[in-house]
Amino acid sequence: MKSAWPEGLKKTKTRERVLDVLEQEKCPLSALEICARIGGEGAVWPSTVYRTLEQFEKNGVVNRLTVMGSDTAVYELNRFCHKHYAVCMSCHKIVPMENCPMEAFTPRVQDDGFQVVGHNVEVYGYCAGCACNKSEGK
Amino acid sequence: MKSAWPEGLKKTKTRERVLDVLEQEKCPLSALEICARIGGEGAVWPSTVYRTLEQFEKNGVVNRLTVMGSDTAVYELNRFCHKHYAVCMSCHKIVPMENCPMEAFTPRVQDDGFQVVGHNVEVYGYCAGCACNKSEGK
DNA sequence: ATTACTGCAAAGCATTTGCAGACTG
DNA sequence: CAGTCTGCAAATGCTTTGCAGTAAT
Repeated sequence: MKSAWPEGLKKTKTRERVLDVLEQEKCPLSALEICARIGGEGAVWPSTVYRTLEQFEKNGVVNRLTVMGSDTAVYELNRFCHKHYAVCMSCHKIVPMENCPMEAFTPRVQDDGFQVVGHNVEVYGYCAGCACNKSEGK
Repeated sequence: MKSAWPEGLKKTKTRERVLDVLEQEKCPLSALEICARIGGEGAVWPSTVYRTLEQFEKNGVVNRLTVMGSDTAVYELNRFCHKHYAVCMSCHKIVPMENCPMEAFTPRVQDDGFQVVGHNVEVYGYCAGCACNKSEGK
């Protein structure tokens, strides 16, 4: 199922490829990773990918996030479903979470009048593979 | 109240100043901001601040975090109390939250065997000042 | 034909690394 | 004194910007 093409943006080969990559991936990717996945024959330049992602973000097609333990921005297709991730501190794998702690929670902010628009939750720890290696190592 | 000096680290003027700055501040600062606050007379070099913060982090004296909407790492003194922040999307102010949604919540991760070690919650929106300006603007 | 998009090069920042001299324990 | 830190310079890596040619509407 294809996402609707964002209004006002020209449909070009590069942009379609970027969107394809994100559509196939269920975990967020960095701009350079997207670049690499397209790679090969019709190489695409990082600057173009960054500009494309910037446009896509403005149009709500993708979300830009930065997860713990890395300062590289990653992008995911906006699937219009509420989602959070667990990040492996060892291999940096990003695994989707199935539930959200904010469903039944009202944040209390130390600044009267702060208008809460959204939230971002990240869980960190060790993924199955890495947790396993660690315990073997004993 | 001073934090205990981390074991194994030499006590130098620079490190004490970095710690002072963090002790006085209740919101996280970037390495360069810390640098600037020390500034003036006995200037300190960014590389040194980064190295200092790295050591402090390893020793659990500070926490390094990256909040939404900025890819610059910020550091806060580890006050050993569980804390989360609200980030203003307009002025990037960081305001502490008073409660935590994870207290009564068990994350369900789509990877059997993922060992959860900790979490990171961020709320975003508009701080009192910015929310106010926005509505005046109408 | 306009206007937006892309390749490409070069600049911008935050952050890291290397090294010799300075300082701490 | 030995080992650790620091000033400083230079390198790195992600990301942004500028510009002229190319493609989309």
